[in-house]
Amino acid sequence: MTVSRVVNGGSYVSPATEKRVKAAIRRLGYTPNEAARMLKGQRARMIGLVVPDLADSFFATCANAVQQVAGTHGYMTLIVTSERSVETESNEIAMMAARRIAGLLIVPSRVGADKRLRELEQAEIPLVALDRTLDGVDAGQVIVENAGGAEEAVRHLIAHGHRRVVCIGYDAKVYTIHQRILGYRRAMKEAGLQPEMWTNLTTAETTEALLRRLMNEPDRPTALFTLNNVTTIHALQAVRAMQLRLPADLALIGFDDFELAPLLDTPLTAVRQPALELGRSAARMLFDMIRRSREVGTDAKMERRIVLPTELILRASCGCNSHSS
Amino acid sequence: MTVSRVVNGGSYVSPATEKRVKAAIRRLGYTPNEAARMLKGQRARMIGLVVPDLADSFFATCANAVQQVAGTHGYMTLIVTSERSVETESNEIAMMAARRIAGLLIVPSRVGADKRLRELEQAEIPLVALDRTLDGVDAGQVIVENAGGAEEAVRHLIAHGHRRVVCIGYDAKVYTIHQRILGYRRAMKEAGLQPEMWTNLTTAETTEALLRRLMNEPDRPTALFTLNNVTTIHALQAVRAMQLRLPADLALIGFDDFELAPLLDTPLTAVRQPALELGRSAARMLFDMIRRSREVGTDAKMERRIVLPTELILRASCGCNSHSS
DNA sequence: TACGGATTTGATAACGTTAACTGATAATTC
DNA sequence: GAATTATCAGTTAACGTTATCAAATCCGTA
Repeated sequence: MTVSRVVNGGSYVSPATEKRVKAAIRRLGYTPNEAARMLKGQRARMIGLVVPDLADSFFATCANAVQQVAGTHGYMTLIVTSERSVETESNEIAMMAARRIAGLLIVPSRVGADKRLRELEQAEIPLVALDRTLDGVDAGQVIVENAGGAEEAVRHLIAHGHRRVVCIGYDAKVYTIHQRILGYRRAMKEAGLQPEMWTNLTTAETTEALLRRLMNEPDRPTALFTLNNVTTIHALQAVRAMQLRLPADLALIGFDDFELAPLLDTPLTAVRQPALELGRSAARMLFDMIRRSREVGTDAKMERRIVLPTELILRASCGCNSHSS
Repeated sequence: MTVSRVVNGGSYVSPATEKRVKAAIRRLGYTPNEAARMLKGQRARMIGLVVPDLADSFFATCANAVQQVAGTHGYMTLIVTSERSVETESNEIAMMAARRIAGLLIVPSRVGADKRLRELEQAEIPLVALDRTLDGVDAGQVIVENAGGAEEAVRHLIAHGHRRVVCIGYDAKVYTIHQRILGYRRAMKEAGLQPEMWTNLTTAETTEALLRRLMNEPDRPTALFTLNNVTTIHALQAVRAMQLRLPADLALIGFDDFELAPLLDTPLTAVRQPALELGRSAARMLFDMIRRSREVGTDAKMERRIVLPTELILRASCGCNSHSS
């Protein structure tokens, strides 16, 4: 139909016809059926985004950024939460595959690629791993300097004179946590100190129990490094319950900054990740890959791995600026 | 094809053929093309969700809940942020309409229904307004007791002996804000006090400027009621910058609770909204409407308006429990 | 044995779009 | 003025699924 030409623009339509068609479109309230377009064109103008949890402000910010970029390309984003479950993640990928998404951004629940992801790869759907790495498939990668950021933070604590710096968190199997632990170990080793990690803390209760135990030991820790947002909050809750004073009784640096960190009882020193930039870069990379997979010719190599820097935000909880607390 | 029968179950297929078909499906890595299904069946197995901002934990929680409910129905959720812009919202609704969503959940940017929404209504796509009301279209409604929650909070401040209770926030044109102001006025009037509202505070700077001015007046306010999350945080930042003590210099209650509220300098008293329940109820209502629009017979009236209660969470910033701060 | 019904499989068409082609004119070039 | 090219409108077919219909097979019973 000539209508298609009018809607999609481009080729030879006389101004008169164009006007008539547009009038008809308005009169009838016509909306192109995306399903039919998709059926014809093989791929939907949608991309998928899998994150562990939308309630986590870090991922929410990423999602926002991804959506904005997708919007500028006329694409919609199918956002889905894996709830940190490998099975849920797998099912959701399958549902997205059925909807013939044009590309997938994923914060993988585990390092090894899911079977469904390999199916997507075979179907030549561009893949970008966001925040975490993904092995076993050919995927783009956008991550932050986890190890470096952690190392800088722990070095800072050591520079304040702390000798027993304990590192706590959850799930060392997750790529980001693993990397941060690496950074922690590097900093400790460099200073000739004994690393000490607890990475099985799922709840506020277990976190508090651990801290109570540690703080009752004779040579008790004087500084704490928390490996992720959730653990940081659990630690803060425990610290309040135990009526400890930050940083006098215990210095604290958390990995991942958040909006309210400056407003806490003691403002929190934290390693800030560029969440917005992360989402944006990943989305851009994905659309680059999508474009390339369409145009056959252009095979100039593109950057498939981006590592963004972190920033140590000094506030009071590490021992700096304690006057302004 | 017989394949369709196997995939969708139901009618007459011999066990032998079924086995053969399933084997072939596995062997070939076949996934039903949702686009074609949709083209045939008129509506996609997707619902839409429009929220103002995913970075706001309240909406993020709602989104999470909606997605879970959708998942149990085998539907995916097209989440989109309007960024509080009426125009963006309108475009996004159009894109969703093109994708032939089965239903739409929306936190409307303004009370009057958008033209696109009326188009959806004409296309008989079920609509549910979430958190805010929507006029001019036939839509379900799930909201919280905004007026009642605000009234309870302000009454509480008055009971603490405060006489000049100032109410600040942004955008009285938004339904929720409007309702909360109503509750504030009711409580003030009941106590024979003069209401005093400032609802043009978009940034942390303007908020601080206002507070500085007010606190320099001779009969300065002793209590503050903030109308939304963002303003609450701006107020907290201002309070810190001005080195005021909560609740001694200024008592504060905020509408909308958040995870870190108990961990603030002075733990924040807040009106908690049941975000999870809100999202869940709205999604359930939508799927109810979708089901009904398919089955022609069942026309038993269903509840199209749900109002959920709020809860005043007493912490230290209102003047209660100040010892535990 | 023949007949009605239950069970199973296959064929056909249609959903709305667009790529590729067919014509038909109008405009331009030599 | 003839040949070429640019511009415009319309036709046909195909994307993958499923509703509907048609055909084939099997079973039990009169």
